[in-house]
Formats: sequence, structure tokens, C-alpha cells
Amino acid sequence: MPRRPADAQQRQAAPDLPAEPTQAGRFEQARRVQSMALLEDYAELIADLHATGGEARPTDIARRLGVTHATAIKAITRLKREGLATARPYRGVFLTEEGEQLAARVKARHLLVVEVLRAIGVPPDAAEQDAEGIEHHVSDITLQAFARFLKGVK
Amino acid sequence: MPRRPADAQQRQAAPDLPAEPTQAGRFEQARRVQSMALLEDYAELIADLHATGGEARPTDIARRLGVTHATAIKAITRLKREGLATARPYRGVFLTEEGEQLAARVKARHLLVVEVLRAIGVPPDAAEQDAEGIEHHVSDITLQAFARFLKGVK
DNA sequence: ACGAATATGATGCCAAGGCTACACTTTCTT
DNA sequence: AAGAAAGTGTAGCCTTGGCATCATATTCGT
Ligand SMILES: [Mn+2]
Ligand SMILES: [Mn+2]
Ligand SMILES: [Mn+2]
Ligand SMILES: [Mn+2]
Repeated sequence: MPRRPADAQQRQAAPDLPAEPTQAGRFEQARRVQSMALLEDYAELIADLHATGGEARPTDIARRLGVTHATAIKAITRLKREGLATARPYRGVFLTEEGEQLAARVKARHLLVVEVLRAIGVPPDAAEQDAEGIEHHVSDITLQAFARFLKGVK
Repeated sequence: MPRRPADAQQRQAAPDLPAEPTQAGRFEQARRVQSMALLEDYAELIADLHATGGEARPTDIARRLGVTHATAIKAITRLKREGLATARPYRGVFLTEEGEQLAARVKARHLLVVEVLRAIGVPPDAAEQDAEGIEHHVSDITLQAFARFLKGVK
């Protein structure tokens, strides 16, 4: 029989995706979210480069992200694999329709997160810095609450 | 000469740690922060297990985190390597003084983040869920702003 | 006391995301 | 029209953090 007596808590954890309110479920969801973070930042950045300069070259992307171009190219490979981007060799990276939609959502979320931090009293630099990581963990529900909060403050 | 004309922006990026207000600097800092996230969650959890049950066994830790025990043991190895924990084979994991301090800071930050989300109007479940990822990206400066904000609301 | 059940630890595998180094392509300048 | 400079792509290496599997250690029930 078992090895430790008073706590045989053997939950089964169905093949869920939604979130599950247990502690393990929260950590699992946090890991899922984290695995999207890099894709989100790339999509947002590529859209931004297209919106401003017109092109999204691996070297531009790499410089803006603070990584080497080799690293950027590998990430771009993943973006392509996930159906978020295409690339013409030596001619830059382009977002698919799905990639564009992701970028738009991510950009709006990023801005909203910064706004909320500022509204709470976080100094501008810290707000910009922390938002870069925080944004990825803000769920739709939370985002809606943020929007309501800002309406009230404004 | 170069290949693209109007944007030869070749900053050097000294061996900084502080943060650097450039976009690349923000991404770099976000990556540094992320590399601490797992250690923080383990430290917080081990402290919690000690506070309640008395022991922090690899299997307990694994179950609470939603990973296999093999994964937990590997992470514990890293905690030991970083001087945050010790372990007596088959007898559980223990935080060092430094580990205890980290755990205490992380726990306080976690609670404060949840409180702020709640105060903003985020539903309890979403607040708990999102805080698990957000917490790691909340800097000291931001945390202070959170504390001030809560004082004002209360 | 002993066997079964469970926990623990070690290994090996994998993908993600960093890096450096090197080869190749494109573009710019002369 | 070259040649130089910069960008691009590929390959190989590393660490982190997942997993499954297997062997070993501990504990519990009888
Ligand atoms: Mn980001
Ligand atoms: Mn962003
Ligand atoms: Mn956490
Ligand atoms: Mn936490």
C-alpha cells in the first residue's frame, strides 16, 4: 500500500484544456500560455515592422528583439510551421491572415496592459518593461475587466 | 557598404544588467525574468508544503505543479545548484536561507498581484489563474505602485 | 517479518530557444 | 563590372524543462 497516510488526493485530471481551478491546473495553463508568448511577440513585431518600414527582415526582427539573426530565423521557422507566417527567401517575412489577427489582438492587449499599469500608478518605464512579460498572461476575462476599469478611471 | 539604406542603427548594448529602455532591452529583461519563474514557483511551493504538511517530497511537489516526479526532481537539482535548496535522499527537500527569503518575497508578491487584480474587477478564478504567470514579471517598482494603489482603494 | 504498494532517483528522449561559425546571396560603391 | 559590405541561411552546440521507463528504496498491511 501507499507510503504516506493522511492525504491520498488522487485526482485524475481529464484531458482538459479550459483551465481547471486546481493548483496544478493553474500551473499547466500558465505553461500553455508561456509557450505562446514568443509567437505573440514575433507576430506583434512583424506587423509593426510592416506597418512602419514596410519590410520585416530577419535582421530587423533580431535587432528589435535583442537576439541573433540565427535565433530569429529559427523562430520564424516555427511561425511558419504554426501557420502564422510565410517567408520568401532573402525577401522578408509575411504574416498570414491568422498571423495578422494574432498580431492585432496582441497589440491591443499590450497597449491595454500598459494603460492599466499606468492608471494604477506604475512609472512609465516600469510599465513598459513589465508589460512585455505580463501581457502574455492576461486572459480575455481579465482583459475585459481591465477595459472596464479604464472606463471608470477615465 | 550596407545593404539597406535609411536605417543603419548600430547600437552596441554594453554588458548591462539594469534593464535598458530600448525595445531590445525590454525583451532581454523579460527573458531574464522568465528564467527565474520556475525557481520562484518551486520555492514558493516548497515553503508552502513545509508550512502546512511539514514535508516537501518530490511527488507532492510534482502533483501540485502538474508535472511528473521526474520533472520535479530535475528542477530540484537546479534549485540545489543555485543554492536555493538542499535535499536528503528519500527524505524530502529543504530551502536554504536564501531559498526561504525568495519564497517569502514570491509569496507576498503573489498575494499582492491577486489582490490588485481583484481590486480592478477581475473575477476570482481568472485572478488566481492569471496571477500565476503575471507575478513573475512584476518588478519591485511596480509592486510598490500596486501596494500604494491598494491602500488607496481600501 | 515479509510482500505489495508506493515513492524516489537515474537515464534517455524530445522540443524550444538561445548561441557561434561558416557559406552563400544580395546590394551598394566605385 | 567588380569587389566590398551587409544580410541570409544552415549547421552544430548548449541549457531548460517537459516526458516515459526502469531500477531501487521505503513504508504499510497483514
Ligand atoms: Mn511580450
Ligand atoms: Mn508586446
Ligand atoms: Mn507563478
Ligand atoms: Mn505563485
